[in-house]
Amino acid sequence: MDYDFKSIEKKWQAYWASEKTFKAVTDESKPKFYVLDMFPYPSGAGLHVGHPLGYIASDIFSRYKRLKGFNVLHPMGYDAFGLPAEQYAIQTGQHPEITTTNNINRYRQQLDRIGFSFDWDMEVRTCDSKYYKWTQWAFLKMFDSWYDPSADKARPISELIEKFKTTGYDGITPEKWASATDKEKSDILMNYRIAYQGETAVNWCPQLGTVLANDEVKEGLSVRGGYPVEQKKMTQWQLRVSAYAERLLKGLDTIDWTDSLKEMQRNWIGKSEGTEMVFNTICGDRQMPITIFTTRADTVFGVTFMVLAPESDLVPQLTTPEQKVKVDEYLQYVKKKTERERIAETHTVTGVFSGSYAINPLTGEKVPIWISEYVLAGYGTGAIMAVPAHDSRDYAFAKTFNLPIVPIIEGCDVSQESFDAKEGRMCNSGFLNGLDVKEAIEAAKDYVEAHGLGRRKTNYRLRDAIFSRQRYWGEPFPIYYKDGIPTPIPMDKLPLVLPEITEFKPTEAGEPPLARAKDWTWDGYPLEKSTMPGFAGSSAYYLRYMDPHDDKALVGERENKYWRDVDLYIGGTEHATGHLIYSRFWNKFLYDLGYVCEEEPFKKLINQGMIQGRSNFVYRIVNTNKFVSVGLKDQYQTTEIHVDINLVRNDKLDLEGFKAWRPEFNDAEFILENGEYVCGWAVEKMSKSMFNVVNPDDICDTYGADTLRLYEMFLGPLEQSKPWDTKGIDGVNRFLKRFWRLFDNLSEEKASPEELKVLHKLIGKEQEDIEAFSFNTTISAFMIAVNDLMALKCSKREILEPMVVLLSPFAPHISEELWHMLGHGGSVADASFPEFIPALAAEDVVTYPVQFNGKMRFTVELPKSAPAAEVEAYIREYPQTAKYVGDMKIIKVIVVPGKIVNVVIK
RNA sequence: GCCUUGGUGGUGAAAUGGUAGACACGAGGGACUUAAAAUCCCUUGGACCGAAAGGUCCGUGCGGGUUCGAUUCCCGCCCGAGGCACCA
Repeated sequence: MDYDFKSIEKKWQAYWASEKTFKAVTDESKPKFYVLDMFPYPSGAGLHVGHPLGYIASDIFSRYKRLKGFNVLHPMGYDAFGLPAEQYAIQTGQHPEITTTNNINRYRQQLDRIGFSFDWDMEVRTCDSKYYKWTQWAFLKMFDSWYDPSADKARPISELIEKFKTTGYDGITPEKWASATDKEKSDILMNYRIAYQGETAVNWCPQLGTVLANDEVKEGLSVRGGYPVEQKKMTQWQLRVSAYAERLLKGLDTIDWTDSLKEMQRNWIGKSEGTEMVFNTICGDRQMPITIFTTRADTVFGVTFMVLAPESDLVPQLTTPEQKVKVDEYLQYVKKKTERERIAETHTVTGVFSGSYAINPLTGEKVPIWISEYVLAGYGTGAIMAVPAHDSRDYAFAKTFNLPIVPIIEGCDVSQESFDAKEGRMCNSGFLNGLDVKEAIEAAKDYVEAHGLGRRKTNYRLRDAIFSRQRYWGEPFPIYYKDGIPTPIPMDKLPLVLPEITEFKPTEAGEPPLARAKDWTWDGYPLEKSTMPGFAGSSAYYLRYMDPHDDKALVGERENKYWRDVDLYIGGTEHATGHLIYSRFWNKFLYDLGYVCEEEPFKKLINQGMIQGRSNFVYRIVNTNKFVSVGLKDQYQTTEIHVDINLVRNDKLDLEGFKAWRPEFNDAEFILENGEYVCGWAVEKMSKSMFNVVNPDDICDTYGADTLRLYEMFLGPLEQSKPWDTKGIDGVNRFLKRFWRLFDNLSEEKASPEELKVLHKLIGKEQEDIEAFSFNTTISAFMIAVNDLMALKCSKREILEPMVVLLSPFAPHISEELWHMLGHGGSVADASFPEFIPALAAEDVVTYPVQFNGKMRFTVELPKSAPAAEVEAYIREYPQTAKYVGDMKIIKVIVVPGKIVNVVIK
């Protein structure tokens, strides 16, 4: 009987759906296991073959854990708010909700065909008001909380107000608080709220008409759309992520993520321990201190000038009247530049002298204060001390403007370039002379603190997340403005539903699209017109999956106590500094307030690699309609043309199909190699324009879902990026057919030890490999086992039955069918993982303890046929071995049948 | 520039410091077949010796080191991928 995957897959997918085979129920009697995929944004293009890679891996693991007796939560949903749907709406007038729903339906169809074991009853959609009610709820909780540095956690803002009223706090005395107006009180509290409104330099994208977060901008261009982004000061909602910088950093040590990903987050958080130091200044006849931040307090004797960021508040105060014209000119020049230009011109040095001087607090020396764009306003204090001898940026600046360069580490030649020394001996440095750099840093810090010149200070690069977007298709803020004071709407009135509008552009006045909504007010007061960014909805979705239908809480206490955190999270590395930081922050916040019971949301995280496209080319001879096979193309002058990969199989072109592809190729002629047209190829991004998109539906049509699943895993290690290449797909398909055929002559005979060994070797290997996420080698092991069984002509139930269970995580459809054929009712998902008997799996060797010299004891592994005497003889025969015998503890002799090949010493 | 990765046949790739290249693709040869498809069997890192059985040498980016033994560990280079980048 043939392996008819089409009817098999249809049958079992319908069965799983109707029986709710993969339903996850909170059940304290069983151990839990939570497997999560990063939910997709449902784009109009549908799924390509790269998307399911991670889903297949997580599905295998889920099914495996289920067989191991775990209660598995494996949900799926959609990150459905977002820019593409809105942009499409602006162009076509089609409401984003309609396109989003259509796209979701298409995604669902495609996902279903692959045979995932998702519990669809747990589905969430971020654009569903029942879902975003809880996004808004979390926002209000953040609005209603402050970060208490003494407790190092978030607390209700009411506690802070109480402090203001009674004891006073942070410079706000009870008197001051009592006399403040409502507006002033609101302004004071904004400085403490976790979700707050504040003016800040933002990434403004004029083309998109919205602000963007730092992780949504790359090289001065928006990640979505690639439009230029400029810096602009605006009042925006923000999340005080920076308050959590240290905990976000420390938490990394407690979770099982890849080193590279942790490193990315560490860099993004950017902790740097240094010193804040005060320099006095002389500006005309006024004096004013400026504070700088440095990690190299030891280099203070090498300071020859100071630099301010152009945006620094100190600039106007320190500019002397004589320099004012020049400084203003420079500020204008800097302001005009876009972020992109600033980045592109990284190596051109610009700046202007302020006219003022600073006094080096250690030497009393007078050094000029300059203004330059190479100093950033947003980091440290926006002012630096420049040590040109030992910092390449300061060096370039000093060279350009002819400022002195004083080396303070012995033996540096600074005539050509700076010497960014991290070690060496100090010189020209007063009391630091003779010290090593590392000692000097500490000594300088101590000195500065002891003499009241500054203090130790830790800076983080991580900035607060800008949380408003001037867009329509997102969560509305549950905030209205009562007499200009931002006021939350009552919790029990959530959700605040996104209003209907018909045009999705910003208004002519430049207001966000929500300004077009009719009656966008609350109690007669205007509601906030911005919406929340994409990461709002994705920051707590893993919690909602635990209890998605609860309308009393984001997640019920019982459900949260049971499911706790995500045991395995699989997704792309592109979210390293976005979603994965925000989620951790969001979760820590909820943890502080006691709403969730784990501080870190994702225990283990695996980054699946990307699947790139493999494009094919044909070569047209210039000025003809003749195409030459790749091996012969160098004999002609040719143009390379992308050809639709659906017309190519194993790099051989389907000539008739090609002629029919496009009218201009109708009368194409070909120069063949060995009777075939061989195409060239290249690895490129999978995209429509390169005709290299592979739709999983097509693979399911030709080979079946199980082949697709096996093949994507067989392609190579999960974490690695790799091109999609259908070349090898026949191999796994053949394997499934072979496995199927073993059942043709199913026998009830008792299995031989040899046959049992094949099985148990496989069980051992499967277990080990799946736990290590090495799915490609698992499949290899399966192929070997099946080949072995074929060689043994074994079709015994005793062997095949457990093998069906073993295969079921990888190829669930065929497994279910065979399970059924073996006479079982129900689903193989209810079976349990076969028990492993190590004795049966062991290699065909015996271990002999061998006495040697009457003292030492060696373990020797040999085939049953090899006598121990042979080993002893070997050891005596080889002096190099004998020589080491004296200090060895164990010797392991590895033996190939009949022949000793190596001696292992430990 | 900094950080993180990776570099093994024609291709995708395997190898707790212990027979490098498992498994699969492709290629070549063969069986079955009127033929094709499907299926099955053999060969397949390179160079050499041998009529054959079989054997020898070289081989995991390059150069060193540790080790009885290195794809694996250490040091220094080269190349690729990803991230960060005037962060003081």
